[in-house]
Amino acid sequence: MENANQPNNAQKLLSAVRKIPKGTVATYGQIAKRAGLSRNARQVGTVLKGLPEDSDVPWHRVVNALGKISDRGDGVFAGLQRQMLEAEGIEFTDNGKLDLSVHQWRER
DNA sequence: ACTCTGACGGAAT
DNA sequence: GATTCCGCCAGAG
Repeated sequence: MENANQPNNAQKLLSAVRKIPKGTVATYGQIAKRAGLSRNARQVGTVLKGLPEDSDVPWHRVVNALGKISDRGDGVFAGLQRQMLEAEGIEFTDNGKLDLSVHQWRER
C-alpha cells in the first residue's frame, strides 16, 4: 500500500480549491501557491480537467490571472462555468471577464 | 525513456 | 492591450 501520509500534487491542489469561499474566485497561480506549488499553475488545469463530476471541488471558482474563463478543448465548459459564477453573485463584463479586484479570493 | 501538448503565469517586447 | 518567449511539470502517445 502506498504512503497515504504524503498526498500527491493533485490532491494538494484540489484541497486548496475547496478552500475558495462561495461567491469568490481564485486564479490558477493562486491555487498553486496555496498548495505549495507556486510555479505549477499549469497542473491546476491538468487536474481540473480530470475532475469527476461527483467531486466536491468548486472548480468553477477557478479562473486565469486575467480574470477570464479558460477554455481549451470545450466551449461548453466555459459557458457552464460562467453561469455557475453568476449564480453566486459574480458579475461579468461585456468582455466576458470578471473584476478580480472585487471577486478574487483574498486572505493569504 | 522520449517527445509533444497544455483549464497557466509572468516578464519582456 | 496583444504577442512572444520562457519556466514548470503532469498526461498521453
